[in-house]
Amino acid sequence: MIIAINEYSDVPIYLQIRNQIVLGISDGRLVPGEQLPTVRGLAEEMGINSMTVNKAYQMLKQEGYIYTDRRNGAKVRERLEFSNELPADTKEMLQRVISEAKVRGITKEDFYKLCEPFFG
Amino acid sequence: MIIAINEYSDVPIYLQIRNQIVLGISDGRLVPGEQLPTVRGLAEEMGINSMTVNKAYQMLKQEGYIYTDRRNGAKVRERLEFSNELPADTKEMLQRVISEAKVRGITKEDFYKLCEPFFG
DNA sequence: TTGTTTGTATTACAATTAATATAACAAAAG
DNA sequence: CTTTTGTTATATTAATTGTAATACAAACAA
Repeated sequence: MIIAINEYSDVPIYLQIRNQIVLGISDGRLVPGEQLPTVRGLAEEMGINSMTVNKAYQMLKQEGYIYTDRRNGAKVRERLEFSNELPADTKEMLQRVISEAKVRGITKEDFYKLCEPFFG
Repeated sequence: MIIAINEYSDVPIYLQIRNQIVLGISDGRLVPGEQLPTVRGLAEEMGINSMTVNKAYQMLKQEGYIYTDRRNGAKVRERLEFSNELPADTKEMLQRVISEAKVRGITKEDFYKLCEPFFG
């Protein structure tokens, strides 16, 4: 899976990496058990420091998305065990997005249409 | 309108203020033309520095949500003139929220149910 | 064994950002 | 003139971000 970072974004690089991997898992581009690039490999490929990649992997590991093994690198977890509730901060993010939509006169129906492509 | 900030949040205070005011406008708790608290007044009320409030107001003004007058303080704009498109970064945020939902096994229908209360 | 690759930990550094503190300025109203 | 308003400016502290340079332990290969 290609991980592209936007160097002009105000989202920190390590978070961009983390978000893209979660995105990859959510849409099936990364399957359970799949091998992820090594921290050094990805860092070199992206032209960034390996500690930045490490930070992203640490976060993903802590959240339960991946596991790591000293010799085998990082892999997507076979069983993602999440409650089927959104985390509080994600819910806040959703509220914020909807408020931005409403203030622009976007109706509920139009908003759902905007969501469609992301459910694919 | 009551503006409550979460000091433990990793969202900067000035952004929390900005987001809550947009939220207030979007759900009608703040109506066009309504007088906002003064920068110094709100700062004192919240126990923060007035420059932090000023930063939030600057952002809201720049985005077209409010206007300011040296003597009259800040007010919600009468006409909010937005394109009815979501900004690119808001769309990205929506994609991220949906990816977090999908990975938790939340279906599209369940997701829409989560959205309902925010449209109220 | 020896060498290599893996994630990990540590320390240090520069740059940026967030928030505060303080002060001053300009405009409008009384 | 005084007060209140937003605004501007400067400085400081603290935290965050990304980099850099090592070093370590574990696992595998030769």
